[in-house]
Amino acid sequence: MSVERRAVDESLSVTTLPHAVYEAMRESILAQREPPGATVTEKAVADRFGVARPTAKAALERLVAEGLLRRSTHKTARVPQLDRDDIVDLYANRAVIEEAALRLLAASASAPADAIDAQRVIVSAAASDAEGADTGSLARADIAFHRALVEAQPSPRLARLHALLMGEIELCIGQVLAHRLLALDDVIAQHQGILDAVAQGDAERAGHLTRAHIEGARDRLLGYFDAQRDAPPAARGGERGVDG
Amino acid sequence: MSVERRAVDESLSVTTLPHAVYEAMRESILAQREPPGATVTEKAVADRFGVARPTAKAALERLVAEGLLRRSTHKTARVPQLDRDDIVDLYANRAVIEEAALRLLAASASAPADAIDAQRVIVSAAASDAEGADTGSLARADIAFHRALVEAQPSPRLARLHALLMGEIELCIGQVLAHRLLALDDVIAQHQGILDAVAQGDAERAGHLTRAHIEGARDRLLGYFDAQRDAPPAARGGERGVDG
DNA sequence: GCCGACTCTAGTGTCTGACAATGCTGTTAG
DNA sequence: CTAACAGCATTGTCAGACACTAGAGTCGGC
Repeated sequence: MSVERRAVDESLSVTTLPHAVYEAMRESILAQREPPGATVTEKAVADRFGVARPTAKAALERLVAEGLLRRSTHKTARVPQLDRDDIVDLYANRAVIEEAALRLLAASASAPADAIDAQRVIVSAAASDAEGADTGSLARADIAFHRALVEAQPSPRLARLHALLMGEIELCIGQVLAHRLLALDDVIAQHQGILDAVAQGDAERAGHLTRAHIEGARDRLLGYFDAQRDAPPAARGGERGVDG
Repeated sequence: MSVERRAVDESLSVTTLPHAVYEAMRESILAQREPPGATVTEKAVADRFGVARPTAKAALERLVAEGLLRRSTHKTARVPQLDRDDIVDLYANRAVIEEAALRLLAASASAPADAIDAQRVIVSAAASDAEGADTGSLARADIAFHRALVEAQPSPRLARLHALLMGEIELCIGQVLAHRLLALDDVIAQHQGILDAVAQGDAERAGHLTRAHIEGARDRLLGYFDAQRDAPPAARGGERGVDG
């Protein structure tokens, strides 16, 4: 009965149309192609992808459930504009979930291959830093690292809770444009520390390091958020408004 | 911007049809009117409530998202049969979330009125124990207590995560038929302890007591689950297979 | 000149009805 | 007794339609 349990719930069902629309819209929102505050009507989505409105509706509902869109009854969905409180809240929750996940993972005393791969990507990106490795893909690799860790941990429900948060977290990172802000060397060292703790089965340390890592990320994000508030949207042109 | 934030997301929108169907089905499942393992087709739901199939479909999708039903593409939804691992996993996650929530709540140093009310209900039920106060309503009051605490805490996202778990938790309680198993006096004392810690703003103690309380509940549930495994489903006929 | 009620449009909630594609089941042939 | 096959049940998706709600702009009254 538990043999047919699959952690992946959607990877294989690429065949379903609403899911494809959902993924495309999700990507679009996370990439800021839909600016914060923009309205997203069902009809617009339907026309854009050439699907029926119910199909678009289903996709939008999933996005709303995930927090990537907000709407109330009879009102048009909008891309949320996350404020400072949202960032704090998001990262507080993420810290709770991910700390718990890493403790569980450390109990198995083996670091997942996916996470190690993601870490490798970040490391090599840091090496060829000159070329820069577009900021977005770096942020993605970072997210992939964390996701891999959480999904390797034994509780499927915990992974689900984490996934629910990570959508908004990604959106949040995108909106603050903090990709470049990553202090790469620090991040790499912290990731490695977590991997080591996991490999050694030190749940306490893994949990602690994870929380510290997330809180650090939050603070960087907040710092950038506050700086951006002063420097009006003009700063959005130059990617390097703040140097590391 | 945060003025229009509403904790209640569905209480007022009773007007939407899929939501009504969703609630009715949810109730039906939690009350074991749909036995574990039973199939729930879209058409059956549509006919049962006299709505169109897409409406029923939307309701089922919400239930699936919440974990109260399971299905994969092109397969009929089924009421999940939670096993021992599910109980352990569910309560582990619940402990993580609720401990975090209670810590946050304690920071405000004020116990929410709803929780106090729920506690009062349980206390008065314990007083008139003879009549018994049907087991289900007692379990509901207990859930209401916890829900009230979590929803009073400032993070809306944490409340969402908690709500996501509580559906399955309720299902789980229902399936194990552990209502009567509640050691009422202990539960009341533990609840009161949590309320006191919150009122005193002692986050550490509130979190700790909450975790202990949940772990205790889990152990009671597991004990009953294991006992039930030996005593075959015959016990399901009589509601009082095991006396308090 | 300002405020309130009204209309009008856009957008969502919901339904009917239908067809295609897939999974499951019962049956039959080897 | 096993395996392939056919039929049925169920889901995925669509089109088109109507009712209802919310918001914006306009008009009349004060």
